[in-house]
Amino acid sequence: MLTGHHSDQELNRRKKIIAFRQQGLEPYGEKYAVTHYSRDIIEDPDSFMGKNVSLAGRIMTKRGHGKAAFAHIQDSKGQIQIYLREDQLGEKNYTFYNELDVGDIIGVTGEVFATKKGEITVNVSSFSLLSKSLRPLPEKWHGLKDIELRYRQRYLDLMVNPEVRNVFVARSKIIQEMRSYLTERGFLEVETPVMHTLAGGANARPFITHHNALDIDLYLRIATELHLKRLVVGGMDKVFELGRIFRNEGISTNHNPEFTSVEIYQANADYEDMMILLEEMTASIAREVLGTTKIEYQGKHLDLAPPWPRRKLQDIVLEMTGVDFDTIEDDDAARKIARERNLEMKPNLSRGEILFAFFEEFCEDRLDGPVFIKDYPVEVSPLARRCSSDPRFTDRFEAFIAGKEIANAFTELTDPLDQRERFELQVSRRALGDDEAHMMDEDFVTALEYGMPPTGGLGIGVDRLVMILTNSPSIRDVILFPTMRPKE
RNA sequence: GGGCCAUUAGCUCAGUCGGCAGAGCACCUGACUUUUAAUCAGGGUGUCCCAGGUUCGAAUCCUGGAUGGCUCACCA
Repeated sequence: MLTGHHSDQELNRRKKIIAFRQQGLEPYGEKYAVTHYSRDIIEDPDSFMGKNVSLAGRIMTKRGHGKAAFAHIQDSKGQIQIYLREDQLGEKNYTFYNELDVGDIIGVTGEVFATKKGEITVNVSSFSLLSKSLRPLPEKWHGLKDIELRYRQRYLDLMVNPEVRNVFVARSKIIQEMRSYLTERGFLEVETPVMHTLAGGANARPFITHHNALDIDLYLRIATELHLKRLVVGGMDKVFELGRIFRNEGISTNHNPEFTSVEIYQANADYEDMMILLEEMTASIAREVLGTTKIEYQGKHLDLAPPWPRRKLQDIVLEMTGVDFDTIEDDDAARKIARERNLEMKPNLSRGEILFAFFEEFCEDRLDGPVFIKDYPVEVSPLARRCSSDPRFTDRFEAFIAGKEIANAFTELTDPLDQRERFELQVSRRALGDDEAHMMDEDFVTALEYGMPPTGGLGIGVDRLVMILTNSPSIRDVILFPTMRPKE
C-alpha cells in the first residue's frame, strides 16, 4: 500500500489508514443515519437552534485551536460549520478527529448553535469516519482552474467549484421541464434504435461499429428523425424522443461528438405550429428554471418571451450582405456573386446551396435572437416539404439564440416520390465524395408510400439550449464528461 | 487537420540576460477552548510535460513529440 509513486501527502494519508485499523477504527465506514442536509439548517436556523441533527459530508476546511476545533463539511446541498471540543468528545475521539484530513467524508451528530460571529454551527457530540480520502483536494481559495483537469476529473470540479454543480442541476431541471411540457400536451415519449443499419436524418459523418453475430457494420445514429417519422406513419401522431446523438465531426466550444437532442413530431401540424411550440416551450422552461424569460448570455441581454420574430432566410441575406437572391436567376449567376464575395465553395454548387452558404458564412453568428429563420432552399433540406408558393424553397426554419442554432424544424416531406428523388440527389452527392450526404433509405420511402399525414417536426439541440440558459460559453461546460483524447 | 498560446510542488501561480528551483494555499513539527482564507513559531516536500540537440552550464535557446485552451476549417 505504501509503494509506488505517491506524494508526501498521499503517503501520510495511507499511513493513517493502517494506524486507524490498528486502533480498531474502520476508515471506510457503514452508512450514517443522516437526518438533514446542511442547507436545511442554514436556511431555517431558528427551527433548529438547540436541536440535535445528524449530517454527513466531506471535510473542506479545518481550523484547530488546541483543545477545540472548527471545520466545514460539505454535503450535496452546501456547507455547514462544525465545532468539536476535547472535553465533550473525550481525548481519544478528539485525537482521532485531529488525524482526519481535508477531503475525508465524515458523519456528525450534535446540537445546532450560533457562534459569536453568528455562524450556524453544529456542536459535535459524536462523529464517525465514513470514507478516508487518500489524495489532497485542490486549493480552497482558487478552486480547480486547470480546464483539462476539470473535464477529465469532473468529480474534483464538482467538489470544489460549487457553480459547476448548479449548471448540472439546471440542466437536469431543463430536461425535466421539457419532458413534462411535452407529455402534458399529449406527446408520447419513445425510444428508437441507437444503432442504425444506415445513418440518416441529418448531414453528418457517422461513427461505425460492428455486430459480431450478424457480421454487419452498424452506425451510431446521427439523428432520430427517420424512425420517429415511421412511427407517425404507424399512427403515433404526437411523439418525441430525447436522447443521445453521435456525429463523427470536429470538437469545438459548440460541438461534442455525442450530444443530446430532442426531436418532436406532430401529425396534422406544420412548421408554423412547431415555431409556436418551440417559443412557448422555451419560455416556459426559462420561467420554471430561471424564474424569468429575460436572460443574459455572455454579455448579451435577450428576452425569450414569445413571439419570436419570423424572418425569411433570403431576406436576412439581403439585409446583412446586400445580395438580393431574387435577382439571381440561375446557378451560374449565384456562383459569380459567391466568387465576388470570396466565398469558398465546393465545386458545382447550386443557387440554393450558395444562398444557404451566404447565410451561414455572413449572417448566422450575427443573429442575437431569439429569431426564426425560415424558408430554406430545397437542396439543403432533403426531408422538408416544398413551399406551396415556391418549390425552390421548403417550409423549414432554424431558431437562433445568441448566434447559435438551437433548433431545426420543418413541415415534413410526405410525398414518397419526391422523397425518393431527394435521396437520389443525396446519393449522387455521396458518390462524388460528400460523405455527409444522405444514404438511400428504402424502408423509409416504403413507409411514406403507405401514407404519412401532414406533419410538423422539430429538433432541438438540448446542450446548446442549456448553454444559453446557464450562460455557459462552452458546450463542455454543460456536458459532465465531454469527449477528451486519452492521456498518453 | 491548420494557426496561436499554455504545460514549473497536491492546487493557484512567479521565475529577469542561460548561472544553486520560488511564493501563497495545502502538507509536516510545536503552541492555542467560539475560529472565519483562524493565528503564531519552525520545515520545501519537485520527472520544471516527454525525447533529443546547442552550451562549461538549460525551467529558460533549438528540433521533434504529447496533452489541453482559443481560433479557422467542418458540423448541430
